[in-house]
Amino acid sequence: MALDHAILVSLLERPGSGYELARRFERSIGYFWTATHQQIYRVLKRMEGDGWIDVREVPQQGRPDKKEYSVAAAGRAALSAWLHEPIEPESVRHDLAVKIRGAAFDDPAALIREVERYRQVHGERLAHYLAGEVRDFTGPGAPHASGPPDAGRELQHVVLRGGIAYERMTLAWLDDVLATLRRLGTAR
Amino acid sequence: MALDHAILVSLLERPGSGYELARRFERSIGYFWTATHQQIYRVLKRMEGDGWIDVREVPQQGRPDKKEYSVAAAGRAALSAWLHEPIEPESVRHDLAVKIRGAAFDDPAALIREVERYRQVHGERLAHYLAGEVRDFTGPGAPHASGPPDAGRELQHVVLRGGIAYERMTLAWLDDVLATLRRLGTAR
DNA sequence: TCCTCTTATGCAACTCGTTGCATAGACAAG
DNA sequence: CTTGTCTATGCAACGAGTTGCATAAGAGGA
Repeated sequence: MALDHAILVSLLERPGSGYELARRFERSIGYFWTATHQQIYRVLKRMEGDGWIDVREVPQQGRPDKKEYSVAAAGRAALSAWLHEPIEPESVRHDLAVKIRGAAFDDPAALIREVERYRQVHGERLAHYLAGEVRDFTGPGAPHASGPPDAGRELQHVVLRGGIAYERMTLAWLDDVLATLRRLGTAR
Repeated sequence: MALDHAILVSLLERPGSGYELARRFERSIGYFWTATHQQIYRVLKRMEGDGWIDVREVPQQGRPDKKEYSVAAAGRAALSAWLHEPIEPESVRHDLAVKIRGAAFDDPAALIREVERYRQVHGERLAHYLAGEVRDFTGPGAPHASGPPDAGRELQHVVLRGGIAYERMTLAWLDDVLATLRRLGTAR
């Protein structure tokens, strides 16, 4: 159950409302963890009940009021405890791999379109990550680009590099898959 | 819900019991999809009720009887329908990435042990995949090593290559993470 | 004024996945 | 002959994740 902890980390990086968290989970946090607003609101409510986070009603102009959450001492302690306990490397689940092996009992060539669509999506993700890397880390206008070493920034960057490596690897593999499918299509 | 379809593919590749499926999910299918025996038995029961698979009681000597499942026409049709409908690239969930960003609010150096453990596990997975590749695909004694092109074999191989690429990428990234954590540890 | 869009929060129902436990046949070791 | 291990199947309870729907305030346009 790491959604709790993902939310705590995000709130430590910057306090915010459930709605704002949901948007972050569509962006940077979403690089390595996804969650819908339903999940987020539910978990926020529970963590508030457990005293892990504090709420503050924030009136806004031009839009509905919001509840801004921030991490309480108990939440920080819970996160720290989790950070120090070992977790198992997660297991993989790839629909596409199931489809590829299943294609042996159907028409392999029919999968080409689907794989090309996947390739498109992963290409866009890579471009998005690379743009974010330039904007936030390596670009000339990046914040603190030449300042003192900031642990939080360094750690966010290494996670982003992981996302970039993942997308690059995936694109190369999808090319391999496409070549294989095309070879099987012409060989029949 | 691709567990149904993963089981159908596995049963098409070879009929078997729930127990045997569970063992396959610890091995080759488990490269890209995991499932416990509980899930498998539950899904098998449902698919049997829906007429997707057939059962056959198989008495065995030296061990308890088993129920051998095989894919029925309706199951093949359901799989085919799923193969032809588009699916979205799945979203990622990495506990470790949450921990890395969370380490900014704790002690980054304390994570080194944990990352090294991850590295160990992924190194073992890679070795396991590579051994399987030699045994089943590229080695001299591999079945049909020089026979006619077999679509099922080719497709299984390209999926395995994906697993190998994933593990190699992950190991390289974990080295990057370790270097970053050590840099932050000495710089403080 | 009504309609739609964005922000903002939430309930209810359902499915999927995990964990702990229970049963039972066959065999091997002590 | 009891104990442990491997094969083989299953129930029950819980927790996590998804989907559909509902509400409401404010902004902007038809």
